[in-house]
Amino acid sequence: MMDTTTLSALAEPNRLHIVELLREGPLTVGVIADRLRLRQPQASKHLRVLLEAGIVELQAVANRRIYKLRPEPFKELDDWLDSYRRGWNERFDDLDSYLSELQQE
Amino acid sequence: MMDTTTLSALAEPNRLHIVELLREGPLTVGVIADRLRLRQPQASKHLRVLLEAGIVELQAVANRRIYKLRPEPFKELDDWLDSYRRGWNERFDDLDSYLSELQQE
DNA sequence: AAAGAATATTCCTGTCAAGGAATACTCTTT
DNA sequence: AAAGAGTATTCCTTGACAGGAATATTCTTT
Repeated sequence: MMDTTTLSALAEPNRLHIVELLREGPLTVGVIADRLRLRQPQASKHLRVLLEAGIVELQAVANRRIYKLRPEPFKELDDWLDSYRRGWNERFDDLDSYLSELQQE
Repeated sequence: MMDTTTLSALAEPNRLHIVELLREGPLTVGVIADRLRLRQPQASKHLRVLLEAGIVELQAVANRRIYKLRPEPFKELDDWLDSYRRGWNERFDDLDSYLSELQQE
């Protein structure tokens, strides 16, 4: 089953923004905060959540922390979606057959 | 950008369970509640959230409400992931070049 | 019409997560 | 050594959300 920590980490708008920003490459906390108009502490906090969810990893360079995306959680999401790709073409609903089942009670 | 209502709807474990259950076909509220060992009211509440997020749709048959998955949100998720598929093969990190940028300040 | 089944809604309570403000920590520069 | 830049952490307050219990609503059966 899909891991809900990944989902809830991404469900927060600011964190989703961070992820979208990092899609273009690794960035420093300060830069992230600037670009998204966040105060630095909030940026750090959100990054911490993303870090603990494994969505992001960090590399320390002197004073700065450079954050970048990790591919794994996205692959997981992708794999999870796989079990739905089948269904969404042939329609999820096999409604008619379910209605028949109901009749038989 | 990805819609966070989809993500937060799926981020709740019981709701994710419901979605996984519905993957196999449409189901009645009572059945969902039974299978997931939820009390009926909580099942209804979670289904309401999924409904408002457009993850699920419902068809009334007499007394019962049959819920089934809608493909759209999953497609959206899939499309969104697309912008990451590129990156996660070539590595997200173009770390070296970013480090060079930092030098130039 | 009354009783019962299936589902939705309301009210209450407790928990948790997010933002603000202040501060601590670490590394660099002078 | 002192000052400053970059980042993390803590404390506080507030709002959102999930579960429990009770009740309302709608349809069916007798």
